Amino acid sequence: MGRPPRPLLTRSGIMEAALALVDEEGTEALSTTRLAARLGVKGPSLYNYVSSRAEIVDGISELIVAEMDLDPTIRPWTAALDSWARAYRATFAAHPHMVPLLVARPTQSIAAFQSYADTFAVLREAGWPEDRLAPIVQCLEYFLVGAALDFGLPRQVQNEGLAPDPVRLSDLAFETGLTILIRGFEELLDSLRPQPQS
Amino acid sequence: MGRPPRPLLTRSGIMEAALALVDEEGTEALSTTRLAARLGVKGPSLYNYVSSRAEIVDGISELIVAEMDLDPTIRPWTAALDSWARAYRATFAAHPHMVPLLVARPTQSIAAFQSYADTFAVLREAGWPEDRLAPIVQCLEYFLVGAALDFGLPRQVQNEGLAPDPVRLSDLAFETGLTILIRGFEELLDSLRPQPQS
DNA sequence: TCCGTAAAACTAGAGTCAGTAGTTTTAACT
DNA sequence: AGTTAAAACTACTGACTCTAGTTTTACGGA
Repeated sequence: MGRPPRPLLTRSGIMEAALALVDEEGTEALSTTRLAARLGVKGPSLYNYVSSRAEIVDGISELIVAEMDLDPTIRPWTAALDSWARAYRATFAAHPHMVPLLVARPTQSIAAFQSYADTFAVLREAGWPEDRLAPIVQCLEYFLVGAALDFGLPRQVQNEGLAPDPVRLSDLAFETGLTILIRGFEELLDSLRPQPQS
Repeated sequence: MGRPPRPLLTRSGIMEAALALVDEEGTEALSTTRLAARLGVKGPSLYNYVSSRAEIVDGISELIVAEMDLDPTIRPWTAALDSWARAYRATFAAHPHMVPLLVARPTQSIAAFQSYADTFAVLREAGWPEDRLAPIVQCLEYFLVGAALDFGLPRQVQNEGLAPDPVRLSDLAFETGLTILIRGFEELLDSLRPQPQS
């Protein structure tokens, strides 16, 4: 076949096709062979643009992180966290097949760093002490990662009628937890504030 | 080689070796070939005892779930949840390589079911209404799953000095979240109680 | 315009993996 | 003693990731 007039592939095109493939057919379908086929190309050609399959997975992760539209201007900080949490959940929900891959390791992209920096800034501005920023954000993220995985209760628990239908349960659990966490953060911040002398 | 005087393998022996293999060398090392080698046997022999690699993963999960020592007699319910959460975290921490596999899908073992049933019973006894049991437990589990993965903040965030050292951060985030959640549950239960007429 | 370089696809194949089929040896039961 | 079936094996298939080396051809410079 030789070199084509214009390259058939681009790095970003590969990542986008990979994401589409996983969304449509699940992680098992993400093989270099099948991805290449979808791009009208043979497997090894991909290696002109990426150096390993893992790099493709990372690329997909970055695409998804970039998809979260975060508004760094939201105030107060409780609303900012609430909005961040919902964007996080919605984005993961849009790519359910990818969630296990996403949570297997933190995404090291610039975008991810930026969104942490923004969140930290909002908290700092609200009077949170420096050494509490990371724990608070990490703690909320624990909850969000779990919610994204939506680790269901065992089927038997549901069969026993002990749980409502799965979707409703997920929503309830998410709303319950998010409310409690943010409310708890508020109280924690209050308790850290210098006591006004009465 | 033929049939040996006594079987070289047992189902449980396979599961235990598989867990040891993953603990020592990570999930990538869990191949039928390498597992068999560790057991002094050739790959296909395993299929006399299990029907697929996935079944081995399930077997490992069950081993780990069985390892969580839960005390169903702890009261009050807040202490029961606290103890459950710590056991959950400690068990996962003992098998870090397995966590991604564990959380990829709920474990459907009898033991897991039993522990949910116990937890539900404690909550019920404390006056929680039936339709809140699953959401509460699920919500706490979201947090625990996230904490088990310990999805770290991006390296860059740590490099910027925005976070304390990783271990300390994980502990802080866990303690913060667990305290807030359980305290939040308490308040929620209070708010659900029939108002005493003043 | 011609030529050299290197881009960008390819083919071929090594090495690993999960799993299947069928074989061999031998234990255990009748 | 003879039959059955257990429990290991060998050999193989098809899929996978990735490497090496090949082919064709676009592009830039003389």
